[in-house]
Amino acid sequence: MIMNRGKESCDTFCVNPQTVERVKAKMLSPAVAQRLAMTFKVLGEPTRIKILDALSRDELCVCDLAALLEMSSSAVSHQLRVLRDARLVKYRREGKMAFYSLDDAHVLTLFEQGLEHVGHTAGELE
Amino acid sequence: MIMNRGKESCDTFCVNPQTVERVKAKMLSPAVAQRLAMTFKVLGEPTRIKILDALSRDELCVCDLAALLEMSSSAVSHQLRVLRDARLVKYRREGKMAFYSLDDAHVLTLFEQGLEHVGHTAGELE
DNA sequence: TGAACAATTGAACACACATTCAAATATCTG
DNA sequence: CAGATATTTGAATGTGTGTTCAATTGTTCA
Repeated sequence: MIMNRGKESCDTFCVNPQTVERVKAKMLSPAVAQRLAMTFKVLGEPTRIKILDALSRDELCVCDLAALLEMSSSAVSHQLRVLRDARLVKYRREGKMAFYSLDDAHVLTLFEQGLEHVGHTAGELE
Repeated sequence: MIMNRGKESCDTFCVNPQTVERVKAKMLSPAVAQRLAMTFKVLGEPTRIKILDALSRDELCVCDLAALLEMSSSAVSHQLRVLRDARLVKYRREGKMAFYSLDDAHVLTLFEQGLEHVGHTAGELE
């Protein structure tokens, strides 16, 4: 009598439809959730965190960043492109060189909040 | 005369050693950068964003989350494990069911800051 | 103009990871 | 205990992506 939709028989028994509808009505739109995740994903790589951290201290050229992170300038440049596309850094050309700096002040606030969470879980690993 | 270390001849010419040293001294330790990136990486998937968004409205069981996101409970459970490992959600068992909720209030602040950045770049895509 | 150099780019490779599928675990009920 | 159900788990698969390598662009300077 009760039809199983797909293979999730769970749907028809344990789900509380009222709760689901109520919560669904309040949630972020899928598009916004997608873009929020995209933003965090850009911040979710150690190399990019280090680049942003460095740029929060000073404007730097690609070469300095490469020296600082002990990576090839090619690798750094690829990551700078990702950060540029995400509007997290901007740059200024001076002759052959390109000087990068932070584009968005929110990044620093995100860093601080993220660090608070890291601190919150710090005692447990290692 | 000037030796190329590896293939990055750039090192020996355009790098400003003073700037590099000064910035390096102020930067986050690699370990902290790593953990900060790990935190953001966990937030960098649409499914996990949706789960956290839902849990910010109400405590929910796996089945309700699966119904809400229109995903299998298996997929949801796998993501809940990631969120648990990151100490972002906690759960409470009641009989067969497991009720999940947010573990860390910082998450909501991170959401808000992330949304501000999304808003900051909103006009450009689409 | 041609050599040197900073930076970017594209392709290739290796690795990480989200979802699926199948099976296992744990709890409630008859 | 046996069957039903909620959740978890492990392996397999397909996709996404960070780095490397090689080539290119654009600039400076002789």
